[in-house]
Amino acid sequence: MADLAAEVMERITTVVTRLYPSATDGLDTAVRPSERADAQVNVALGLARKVGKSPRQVAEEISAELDLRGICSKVSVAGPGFLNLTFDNGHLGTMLRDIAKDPHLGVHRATTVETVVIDYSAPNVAKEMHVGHLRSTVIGDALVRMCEAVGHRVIRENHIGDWGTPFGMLIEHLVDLGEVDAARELSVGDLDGFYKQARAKFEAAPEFQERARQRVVMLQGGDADTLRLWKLLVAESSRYFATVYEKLGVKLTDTDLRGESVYNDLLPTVVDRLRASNLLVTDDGAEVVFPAGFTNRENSPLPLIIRKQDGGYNYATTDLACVIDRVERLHATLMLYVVGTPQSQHLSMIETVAKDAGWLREPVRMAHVAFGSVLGSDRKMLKSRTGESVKLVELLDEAVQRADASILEKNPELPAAERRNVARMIGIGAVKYADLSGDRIKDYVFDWERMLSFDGNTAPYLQYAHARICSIFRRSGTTREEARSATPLVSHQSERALALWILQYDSVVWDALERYSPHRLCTYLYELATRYSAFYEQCPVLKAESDTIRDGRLALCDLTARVLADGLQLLGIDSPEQM
RNA sequence: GCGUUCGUAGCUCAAUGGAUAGAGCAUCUGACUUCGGAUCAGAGGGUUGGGGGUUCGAGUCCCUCCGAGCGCGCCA
Repeated sequence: MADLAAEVMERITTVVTRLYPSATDGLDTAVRPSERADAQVNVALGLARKVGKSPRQVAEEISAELDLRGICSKVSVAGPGFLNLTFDNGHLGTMLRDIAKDPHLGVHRATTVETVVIDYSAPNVAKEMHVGHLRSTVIGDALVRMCEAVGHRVIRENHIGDWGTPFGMLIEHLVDLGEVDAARELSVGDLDGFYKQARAKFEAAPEFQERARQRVVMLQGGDADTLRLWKLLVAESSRYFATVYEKLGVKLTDTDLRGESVYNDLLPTVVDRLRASNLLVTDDGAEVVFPAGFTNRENSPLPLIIRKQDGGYNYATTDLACVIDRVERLHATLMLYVVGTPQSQHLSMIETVAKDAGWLREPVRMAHVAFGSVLGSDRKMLKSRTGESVKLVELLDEAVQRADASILEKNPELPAAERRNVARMIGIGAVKYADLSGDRIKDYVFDWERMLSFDGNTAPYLQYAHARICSIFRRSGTTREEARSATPLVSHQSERALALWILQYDSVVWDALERYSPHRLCTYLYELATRYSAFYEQCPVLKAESDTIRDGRLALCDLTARVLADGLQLLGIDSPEQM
C-alpha cells in the first residue's frame, strides 16, 4: 500500500495545512491497515487538542475538504474521529498491474545506499556446529538478503573462532594423531570427537598440558611449522563449515570467513590508540578501559579488559579491532552483530568504548541484532538425549528426512528424485521459518511437529499455497508472464482483501528490515497465504464467469505466487512448484 | 546485589500509542461430482503477571512490586 499511502498522506497534509496552518507539527498522517475499512487515518485525533475542537469535528472538516477521487471510492468518519478509507477498485487494479511489471514487486530501493557489514554465524575452528549457531546463521542470512534486496552494499563477515589458548591443545592432538590421520578425521566432519579427545588429554595428562602451553607460545610467536599445522586445522574446519552452509542454504562462503586471527596485527594498534586518547588505565596489572555506565557486583566501575596481566589480548580487543577495520578499511556505515542476547552487555561496552575513542561516529552506527535461545520441550536449552548440544547437521538431516516421509505419505506420485529435492526445500525451510517467524528477542521452543505442519504459520503452509498457484498455471494454458499484462478487476470481497495485502509488500519488507525483524515478513506472508486461500475458495479462476475475470484472477494468482516466493527467498527459503 | 530481556487464550505465538487484543494447535460444528481437502467456513476459550502514572486513547511508554531467563574483571 506504499504508493497508495504516500499519495493519500500527501493530500491529507495539504488539506490539514490549509485548514489548520498553526498546528502542522508532528502530524500523524500515517495510513494504517484497518479492520473496519481498507485503511484508516488518525490525524484528527492528535490534531483536536491543538485546534481546540473535538476529534470528530476535525475529522469531519478534513473529510469535507479532502479530495481523493481516483484513489478512494469512499471516505467516512467513524468512532472518535477516524477517517476510514475505501480504495477505488479500478485504482487497486491499476496499482496491481503496475507492480506486476516491477521485478521487485513494488519494493522501493534504498534512497541512501548503506555499506552494511553483517557479522553472523561465527562457529569455532575444530568444533562442531550445533544448534547454538542456527539462529545467528539463519537470521544473519535473512538480513543479508533483505539488505541486498533494497540495494544496500552488503559485506558478510563470518567471525570464526580460530585463535586463542585452545589451539595449543588442538595442534598437539593433531601432532599426536599424525597429520594425515588427523586431516582424515576432520574431513569426515567429526569435529566434536577431535575436540573432545584433545580436551580429555589436556585434562588428564600434565605432560600434554605442558606441550599445549608451549605450543600456544609458539603459535603466538609465529613459529612456521606451528602456523602450518594451525592452518591445516583452519582449512579442514572451513571445508566442513562450507558443507554445513551448503546444506543449510545460506549465502556464506569461504570468502566471508574472517577469523579472529585476522586482527592480530591490529591489536597493538588498539592499545596504542586507546592510550593516546587517555582511555587506557592500568588496573590490577591489566590494561583496561572503564566505559561510563557499567558496574560490577560490587557496584564499582566495570572494566573492558584490553590487555591481560600476562600481556595477552582477549576478545574485547579483537572486537574493537573489528570496529576499526570495518569503519576505516571497509567504510561500513552500518554494522550488524547477529549475536545472542547474553552478549548484549559486552557489545554495549564495545560500542561505548568505540565511540569514546572516536572510531564510531555518526552517521556510522552499530546495532546488536540480539536473539533468544532455542529451547527443548522442557523449556530449557535444547540438548540431545545424551545431554550434549545437538549437532546442526544431524538436526538438518532429520528435518529433510521428516519432510521426505511426509511428502511420500501425502503425494506418493511424486518421482523419488523430485521428492528428495522438494524434501530438502521443505525440511530446511521449516527449520529456518520456525527460527525466523517469532520475535527474535524471545526464546522459542523447537518442535518438529509444529514446524513441519501444513497448517498454521509454517513454511510448508506457505510453500503449499505457492505450489497450488503453480498448479493452476500448469492447467491454465497461459504462462505466468502472459498473465501479468492483465489488470485485475478487484471486485469480489476476497479479491479486494488479497489485493490490498499484496500492495503492502513494499512497506512490510522495509518495516522488517528497519527493525531487523524477519518475523514481521513471516507474519505478512502467512496472512497473504491465508487471504489467497480464501480467494481460492470463493473465486474460481479457470472456471471464472468471463475471460476478463479469469485473466484478472490469473494476474492476481501470479502476483501472489511471486510475492510468496520473493518473500520466502528473502528469508532464505525456497518455493517448490510441486510438493 | 546491580544490569538486562521476557511475562498475552489450555499450548505455541502475533499485535508502527489507535476502535470490540488477533492467529495456529487442541476441542466442538459444518463443507468433498469442486482450479491440489496437504484445504476452507464457523463456535467456544482473555482482568494482556499485580498495582500506580502519562495520554483524547496503553498489551505497547514511565514508576513500582511479583515471577522466569541471561549477564556481571583477566575464556570467547
